Amino acid sequence: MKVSLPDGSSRDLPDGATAGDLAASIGRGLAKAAVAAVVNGAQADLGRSLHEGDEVAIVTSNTEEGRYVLRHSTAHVMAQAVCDLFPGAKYAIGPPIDDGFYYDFDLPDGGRFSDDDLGRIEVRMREIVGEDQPFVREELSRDEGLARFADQPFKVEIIEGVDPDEGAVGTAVSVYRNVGWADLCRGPHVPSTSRLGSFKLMKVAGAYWRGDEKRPMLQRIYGTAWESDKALAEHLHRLEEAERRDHRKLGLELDLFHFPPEIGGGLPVFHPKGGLVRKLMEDFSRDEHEAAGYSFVWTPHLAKSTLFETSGHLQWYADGMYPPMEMEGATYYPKPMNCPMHMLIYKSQSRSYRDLPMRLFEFGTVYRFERSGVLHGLTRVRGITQDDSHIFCAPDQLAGELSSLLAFVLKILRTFGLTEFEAELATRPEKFVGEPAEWDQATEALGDALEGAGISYKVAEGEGAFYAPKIDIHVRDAIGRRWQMSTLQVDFQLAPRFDLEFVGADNTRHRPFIIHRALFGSVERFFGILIEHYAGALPAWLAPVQARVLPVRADHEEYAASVLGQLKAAGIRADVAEADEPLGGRIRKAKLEKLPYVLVVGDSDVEAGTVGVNPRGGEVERDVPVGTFVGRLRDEVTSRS
RNA sequence: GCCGGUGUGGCGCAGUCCGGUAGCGCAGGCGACUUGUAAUCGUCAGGCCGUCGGUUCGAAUCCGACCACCGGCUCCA
Repeated sequence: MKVSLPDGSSRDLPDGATAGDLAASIGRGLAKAAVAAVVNGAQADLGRSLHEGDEVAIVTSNTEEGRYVLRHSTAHVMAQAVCDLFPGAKYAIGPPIDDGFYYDFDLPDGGRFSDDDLGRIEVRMREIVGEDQPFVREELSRDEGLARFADQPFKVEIIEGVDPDEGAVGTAVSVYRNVGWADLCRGPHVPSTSRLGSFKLMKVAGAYWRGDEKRPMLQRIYGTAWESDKALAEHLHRLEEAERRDHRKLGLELDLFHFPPEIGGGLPVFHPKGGLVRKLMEDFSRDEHEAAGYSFVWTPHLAKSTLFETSGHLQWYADGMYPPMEMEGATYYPKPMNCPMHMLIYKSQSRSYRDLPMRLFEFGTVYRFERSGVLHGLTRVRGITQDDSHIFCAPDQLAGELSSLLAFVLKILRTFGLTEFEAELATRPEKFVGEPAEWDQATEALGDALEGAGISYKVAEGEGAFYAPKIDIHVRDAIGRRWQMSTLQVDFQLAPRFDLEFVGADNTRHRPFIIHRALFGSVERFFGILIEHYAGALPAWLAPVQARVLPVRADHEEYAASVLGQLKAAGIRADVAEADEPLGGRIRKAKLEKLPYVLVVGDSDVEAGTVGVNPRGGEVERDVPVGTFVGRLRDEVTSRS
C-alpha cells in the first residue's frame, strides 16, 4: 500500500504496516523519536494500522505535540503508581499541560499527599518505566466502560457525560491499559512506558473536581516531563531563573516596596526607590499621552451607589467591589473602575462633533475585592492604579482612533524593552448588548487596526465581553513568559446607560462610541512585570540610582564629591560610597544593588579629571573624562535604551 | 473563599517532633584599617518567637481561632 507524507512524498509499505513501521522505514532516528502519529488529520498511536492512501505524519517527542503525548503518558504512569501505593484511591483526570501534567485523586478517608509521598510515587513510577509496560488501546462500548470503571466514580461520570476529550465518544469509549491498571483516555499514548523517564513530580495542590468549587476538592499532583534529561534540566533551570527574578523577592532586596500586614493583603506601599521608579514610569507615560492629544482628568475614589447603578457595575460587578459605606443617608462605594466618572466628565457639557475625539486620561486608583487566595505580589493586588483612558469618538472616527491607539500602545511598551507581542481579538459572545451591525463595525475596526500594526494575532471567537469586542495584548518577557498587558475595548453599553450624545455636523444628536483602554493595565502589576523582565537590573532611565562614585582612598573623597557634583548638575541620579571599607566590598554592594554604573576614582583620576567606569554587565574602562561619561549616560537616558 | 504549606531581630535561616524564660549569618551602630574593580578586622546593640485565647508550675515549642504570606483551585465586569 501507499501512504503519503507531510512533505508530499509517498511511501510503499507492506499491508498491515503500522505508523510505527512507517517511522522505522524512514529512519532509525525518526523511529526513536516517534511518540505518536497523525493519520488523516487525527492523532493516533504508533501501533495504528495504516491503509492505502492514508496521509500520515509522525509526531516526534521534541515537538509540542509530541511532548503532550509524553506528558499524557507520564500522567498515566503517575496515576498507576499512586493506585499501587494508595489502594482505594479514586482517580479523576490527568491531562498534559504547558511544561508538564497533573493528575487529580481522591484518596480514601480524606487522605492527603505529603511532600514525602511525591518521592515514593516517583520511585514507583521509575519502576513502572523500567518494566517497559506496553500501553494497550481498547475500544469498549459505553456499558462495558461503565462496568470496567464501576469502582471509579469520576470515570463513570465522564463516561455518562460522554466527554470526547476524556475518551468517551458517543456510545464508545477508549481505554488504555498497562500492566494491572487502566484508564479511560482518548490517547494517543507512547507505545510503552520505557519511552518515558525525563520527568519530575513538582508539587501537590488542591483542585476542585471539574473546576467547580461546589464539588469535592481533590488532591492534585503536578509533574513535569520532557523528551530528554537535558530538556528536563533546562526546564528546571528556567524555573530557577524565574525564581531569581521574582519581583516579590527583588522588591525587598532592592528596597522598592512591601506589603505591610497592618495595611492588609494586596495593598502595597512603595518605598522611596520604588516610588521613584514608579514616578519615572508615570512621568514618561504622562508626557507621551500629552503629546498624543489626551486630556488629563482626576476623579475621586468613592461614589454613591446610584452612579454604579447607572453604570451597571452593581448589577454586573458587585462581587468585585468593596462593601458599601453609609454616609448621611447615602450609600457610597470605592470605585472598581474609572469609567463611570469619566462618563460624567463627558456629560458635563453638551458635546459637538467638533469636540471629538475626546480622549480622557488619568492614573486612577481603583479598589477591587480580590479573594484572599488569589493575591500575588504586585501582579494581583486590591488597590490598582490604572493608566486608564476613555476615548469618545464619532462612529466614523472609530477605525482611525483604534489604529493610532494601537500604534501608541506598542510604542510605549517597546520603550520598556517589551518587543514581542501577541494579540487576541475577542469577538461577540452569545449574550451581548447592542446591535449586531455595531459589533461588526467595531470588530472589523479592531481587526484592521491589528493588521495595520503588523502584529500577530488570533481571533478568539465569542470571547468578547458582553458589551464590547476587545483586543488583548500579550507580551513575552525576557525569559519568554507571556503576560496579558494592554486592553482596548469598544464599549456599546456606557453611552446609552449615561445617555451620552453629541451633536453632529447634520445638527442632530448621535451616540458616541467609547473606547476603554488601559496600557500598563495596572501600574502596580506593570511594575512587577518590569522588575521580572529586567531581573531587577532596570535600564539607566528607570534606575533609582544611576551611578555611584567610589573614592579608592579617603584622600580621594574630595575629588569624588566634585565628580558627584558634576553628575548631579547634569541631572544624573548618583551618590558616593566613602572609603570606609575596601573597594571590593563597595563594588560588590553596588553590584548587588544592580546599579548601572560604578565610578572608581583614584590617584590618576584626581590628576587627570577622569573616572574608572565599571558598567553593569560590561568591562571596566579606565581614564574616562568625567564629561565624556556624563555625555554618554545622558544619551543613554534620553534615548531610554 | 477552598485545599496544602509557612510565619523566630531590617533580610536569610536554626531551635518546634521530645515544653524548662532564644541562636547563627548578612544588614545596622561604634572603633581600627586607607584600600584601583564582587565580601577588611574587632566590638556593640537589636527579638514579649504573626495576633488573640486555651492547656500547663512553666509555651517559640502542645491545642483553638484569627491575620498575613507561599503553591494550587476558583474568580478575573
